[in-house]
Amino acid sequence: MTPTLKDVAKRAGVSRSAVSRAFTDGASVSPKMRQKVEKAAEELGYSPNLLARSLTTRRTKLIGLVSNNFHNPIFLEVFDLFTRGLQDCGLRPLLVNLSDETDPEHSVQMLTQYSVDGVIVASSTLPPAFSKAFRDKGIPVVNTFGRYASNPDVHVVGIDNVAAGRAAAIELIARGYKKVAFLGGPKSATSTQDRFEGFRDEIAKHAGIIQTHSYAEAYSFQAGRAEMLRLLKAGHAEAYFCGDDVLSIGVLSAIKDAGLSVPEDIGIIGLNDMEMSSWESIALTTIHQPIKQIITASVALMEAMLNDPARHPEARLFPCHVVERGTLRPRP
Amino acid sequence: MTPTLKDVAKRAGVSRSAVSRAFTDGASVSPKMRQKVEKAAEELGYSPNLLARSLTTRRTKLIGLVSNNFHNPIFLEVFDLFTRGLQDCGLRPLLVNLSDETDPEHSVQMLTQYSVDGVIVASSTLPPAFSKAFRDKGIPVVNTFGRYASNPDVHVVGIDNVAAGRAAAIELIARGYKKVAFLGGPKSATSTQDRFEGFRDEIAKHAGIIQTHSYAEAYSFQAGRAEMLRLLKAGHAEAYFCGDDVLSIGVLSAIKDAGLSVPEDIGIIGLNDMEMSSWESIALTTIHQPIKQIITASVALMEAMLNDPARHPEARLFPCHVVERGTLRPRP
DNA sequence: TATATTCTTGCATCCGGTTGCAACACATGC
DNA sequence: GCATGTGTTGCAACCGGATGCAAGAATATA
Repeated sequence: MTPTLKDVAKRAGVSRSAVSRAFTDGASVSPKMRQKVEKAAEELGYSPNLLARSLTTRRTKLIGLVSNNFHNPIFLEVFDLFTRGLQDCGLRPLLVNLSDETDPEHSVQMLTQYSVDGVIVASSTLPPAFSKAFRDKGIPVVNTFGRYASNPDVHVVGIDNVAAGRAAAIELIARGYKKVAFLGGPKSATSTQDRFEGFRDEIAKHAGIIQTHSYAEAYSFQAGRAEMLRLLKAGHAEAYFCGDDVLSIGVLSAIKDAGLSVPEDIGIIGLNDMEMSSWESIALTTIHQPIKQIITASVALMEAMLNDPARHPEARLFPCHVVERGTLRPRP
Repeated sequence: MTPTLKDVAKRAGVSRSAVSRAFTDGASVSPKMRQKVEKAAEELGYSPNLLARSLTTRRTKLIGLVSNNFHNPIFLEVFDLFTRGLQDCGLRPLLVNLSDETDPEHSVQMLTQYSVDGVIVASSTLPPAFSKAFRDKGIPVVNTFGRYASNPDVHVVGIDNVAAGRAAAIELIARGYKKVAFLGGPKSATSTQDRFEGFRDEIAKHAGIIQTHSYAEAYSFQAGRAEMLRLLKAGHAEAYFCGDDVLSIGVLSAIKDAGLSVPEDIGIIGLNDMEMSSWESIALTTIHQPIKQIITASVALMEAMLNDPARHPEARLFPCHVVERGTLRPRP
């Protein structure tokens, strides 16, 4: 059995409170007492039970890390950065996979039962209601990859998806494409909607350019591939702005299968700049999303909220830029 | 403030124990009482605090999910399957990223402080000492992707890496390669050592075949690419058994860069069969590792251990098979 | 209807900690 | 030497909930 406070107190010949204080920084303990307690604790291999402690301190240091995106390789990087970032602050991620969950209530209840100090919703496809549900229960929330709002319900960290859509449009126009298309991720995702909005509006500003759009069912290779195969039969555009890199890679695969080549027959620009997009066999031209900064900011924001839960929600957006590789034709 | 047992008791006009029993299945409660309590709980939005409960039940339903592999895309699938599998059993994964951790003690202490019911070590590169450290503290452990032993210290679930190495050797020989090589993952990983052992021994059985070997620094694209670039300068073999798929993809990239082609100039066989290996632009011939079965078994084993902590550790291995795509030349 | 059983219920205590409060020890100032 | 102030310490109560025990209620048995 793991030793408890009581065991240490007995061994050191002091009261339980003394032991508790020795392990609480900022508490009033004499150096002599601290030493006595630490010796006994050391001998017994004692360390305080954080869950019991949380009962009175009301702090578990547990953070719900909620996502529904386990098929997009960029999320491995996201999980890596989040776990390290949280660990460095002494916080612990309780991972929640919401892949087939449609009702926020269940997750809210579950995370409430574990008394998490806060929740990070890392997803651009979950409806905003998910994040809001946590906040409504009084749990600090950061929605990473969420939608921008000037006065958001919860903290949002990510990129300006509308601006990213515009940037893609500008890039395609600069290459002289006259027949362009948006091939988005899930239609219901706010990221898809915003990227489309920026793209559509920017294209519309330029006369003589035809634009169309359609959606893949998920941000995944297979979904991108399936949608592109459909488009290739139905009649395709000269260049596509794809909702995301993994989608783009699926699209590239479909194009290659159809015997066409990129960028000669069709141009592709993605979004994310995940590690694999730079692999030579892929060499995707894409819009870089500064994942690392986004996650660092998310963790910092979460930490700030733990100290000041009443903090006013804000949206923090990071700039993106185009990374040129080999899937768009050169500028004329 | 979230409502507590006491609040519900007061509202329902019953004792605290009655409320507690109403939420404990198997407890002695009359239907009338249960209904009364449930009504009050419903009105207040009460659900029991699992951490407080764990104090007396000694069950948190928390499982430490420990890994150090956040750069291999197959681990996204691993996390997906683990989180879903655990969730389905009412268990919760506490994710621990051990990427730069070298001392098991720190993680052991941390997970002990959170009173996890068990730990899943999902890694083939962490030394066995990590898993053993948990067991030594009395925490049930499953080492997924661990090393086979007839009498292991902890439960092990995975594949027979020695057999996988042999299978790769047999495949290369069947294709008529005369000068083959093993390009392993990190030398210290048990998976690397075992795969090499099987490969080396099998090749040695066949006269007239030259074999060499070397190691990449990690199971990652960049590490595979770097090692292959080195080999291409130093003089290369006809075919390589690479320690893993992501490594193989890095290797393919290096080969392509050098102006050589696969499988015409060099043959490659990987191991894992991750989703991406089947993408048309990659089309890697590889050895399939049944991830889904491995993880399902790992979760089942963990569940079994929670009911019987004294259960004798066993190794459960799943068979692998070669998946032919386009990176080995045809059989003669 | 009286008695023996089985169910329910509440009380009190405990799980492993924290913390307000009062008592005590000690060093200081006069 | 005494009053005073600061720093430590232990006591007891509490965090949210589980559970052994005994008393009371409901049911079965005679």
